[in-house]
Amino acid sequence: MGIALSGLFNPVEINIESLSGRKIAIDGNNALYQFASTIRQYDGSFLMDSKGRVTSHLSGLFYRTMSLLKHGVKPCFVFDGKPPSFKNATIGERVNAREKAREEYKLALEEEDFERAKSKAQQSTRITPEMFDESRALLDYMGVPVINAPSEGEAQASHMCFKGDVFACVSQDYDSLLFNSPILIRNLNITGKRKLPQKNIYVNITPEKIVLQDELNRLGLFHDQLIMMGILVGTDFNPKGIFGIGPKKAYDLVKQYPNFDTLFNNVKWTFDISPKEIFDFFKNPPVTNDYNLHWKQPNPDKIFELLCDEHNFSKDRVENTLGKLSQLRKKEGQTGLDKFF
DNA sequence: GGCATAGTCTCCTA
DNA sequence: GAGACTATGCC
Repeated sequence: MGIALSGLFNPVEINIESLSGRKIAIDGNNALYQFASTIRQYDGSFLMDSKGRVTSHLSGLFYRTMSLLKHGVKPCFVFDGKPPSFKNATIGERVNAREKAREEYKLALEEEDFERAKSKAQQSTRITPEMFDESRALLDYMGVPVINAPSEGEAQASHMCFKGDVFACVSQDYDSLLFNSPILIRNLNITGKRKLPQKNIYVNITPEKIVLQDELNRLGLFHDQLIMMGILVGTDFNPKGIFGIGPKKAYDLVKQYPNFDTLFNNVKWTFDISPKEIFDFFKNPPVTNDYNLHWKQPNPDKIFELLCDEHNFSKDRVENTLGKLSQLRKKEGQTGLDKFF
């Protein structure tokens, strides 16, 4: 998933408070995948309702989104539409990798190796259409805009950020920088502490911001060269990239051959799709201007219905979370400045 | 005691 | 992943 350019950028640490009042576009597929793979029990099994339906993603989505709202952040969620046909190979590979992980998960469970079981279960995570639908519904009940992208969600979010309709794109992947998003925010979590697997070490994960133009200036690159680098190291459309080329070699190559044709005449291209086709997709992906960024008050009745009645969430906990937000908004309303809406 | 912070447990089922 | 909860340390 995504583009292996992690070492290339110099992220700037930020805190949630600095995002207060800002509109941000969250990569919905990325967020749901994170929640569904992370929120598990000790042996790797999901949280589930009385009918055995997965609820992990709803828990993560509800509590994090509510927390963002409490911090005055205005999130919208962008979901993937129909992937381009040339992504099929990648999608097929992912299906296979998940299947393999699922078999290894079962085996680890039989051997009662719960640590391994959990890790394999997380690798086998799949988001079903029902999980997507319920997530969209929950967001709608929370008064948060949902945007369904015509194609790649990151392309749509980047388009919205480029237009200035949102302050930043939020994702763990770097794709939006190739789609020309001016700002990418990673690690947008609320609680910082994270336990490293297998070890008794806690690390502090803080949100970070990558400003595209600052990075291009620092690296002395044009945006086209960044896309070329991405294609060299591998994108969702040519997974794993060219053998033997990582970020370092890719950087040297685009510096040596800033011209697209010259560059790709000098590397060993083994994919069915041409590099130009990938390049053109990042430059000009299908996006839409048909979206509404309008935030509403949460609808507690619908939220209780979905989370508590339908999926057995604790009513006390959900009520408490909703109550804290409405108290906060009441207080802000009393100051005479209702800046949220 | 009160308060803050660090680390642990639970969330989700009949 | 997030919030509730418990343990610990400091005044």
